[in-house]
Amino acid sequence: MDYSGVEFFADYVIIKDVRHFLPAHIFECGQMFRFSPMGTGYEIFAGDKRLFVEKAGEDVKLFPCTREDFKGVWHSYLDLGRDYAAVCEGYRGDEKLKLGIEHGAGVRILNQQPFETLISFIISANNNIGRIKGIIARLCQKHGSPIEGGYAFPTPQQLRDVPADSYAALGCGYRAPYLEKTVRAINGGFPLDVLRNLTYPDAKRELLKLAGVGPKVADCILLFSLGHSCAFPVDVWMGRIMREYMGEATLPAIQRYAAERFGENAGIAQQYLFFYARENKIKGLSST
DNA sequence: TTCCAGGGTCCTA
DNA sequence: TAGGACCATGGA
Repeated sequence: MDYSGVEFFADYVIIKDVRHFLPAHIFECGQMFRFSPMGTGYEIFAGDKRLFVEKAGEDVKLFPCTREDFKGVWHSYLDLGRDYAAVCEGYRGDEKLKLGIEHGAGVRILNQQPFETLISFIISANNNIGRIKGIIARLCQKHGSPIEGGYAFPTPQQLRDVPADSYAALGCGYRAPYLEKTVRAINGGFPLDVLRNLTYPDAKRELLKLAGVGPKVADCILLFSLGHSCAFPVDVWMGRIMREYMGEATLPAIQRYAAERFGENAGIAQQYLFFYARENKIKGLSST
């Protein structure tokens, strides 16, 4: 692993001259929901970890963060091993992507914990980011372990006996029974982490067996936590922008088109296009 | 009051 | 297999 440009201190880390790294775009783009603007940076929670992330000039400061935390957790979580300049270079010539890269400069695809991502995106269905954040915060407070400054995301074991009514009381609405069923499946041995090693189609096929997981949620889980950077989640915003490329089209047609046009890093292209769509408030021909 | 949100499930044709 | 109704909730 290349840690050149990284300076380690007792309880913080400085990454020198980081390109393609803007905390606001990384944390507020709808790929994770446990973040708060804090001073000149962001406070984030991931699993049972808490981190402050600050951009100072071209440098990034992470704290509290030991050398072991950085190498064991945050380097991967923040996708610091990927050359985003090279990825963007591959998309030269696409006008919408070019604008998306301008609007969404500095966004990165996080490598989150699969269980947290699974539960979070079941909650995200037909929901808005503000409400999703609130529901997840209440879920952590009620069922997660207290940690410095907040609460850890609940483990599958901590949610083992939580009934649907309890999720509903947190504001999950009709998604509550999906959460109960899916937590039961995970505790029953569903091999969530193994999906990282399957092909994208096989991993997606397995995820679709879980309650509350449809094509879009499955792609979010695959992209944001299982290393399948070809996954191309199509939500209402992406549906709108892809219809600008293709005209009216079905979901399978959109995904085939995206795979051919954007290739193995279609998920990263998707994130830039998501920025483009939201920044330009693109209105859809239809929203499904 | 109505629309909308990083949709999924279930029923019907 | 495709299409559409229905599903909680709260902010705009």
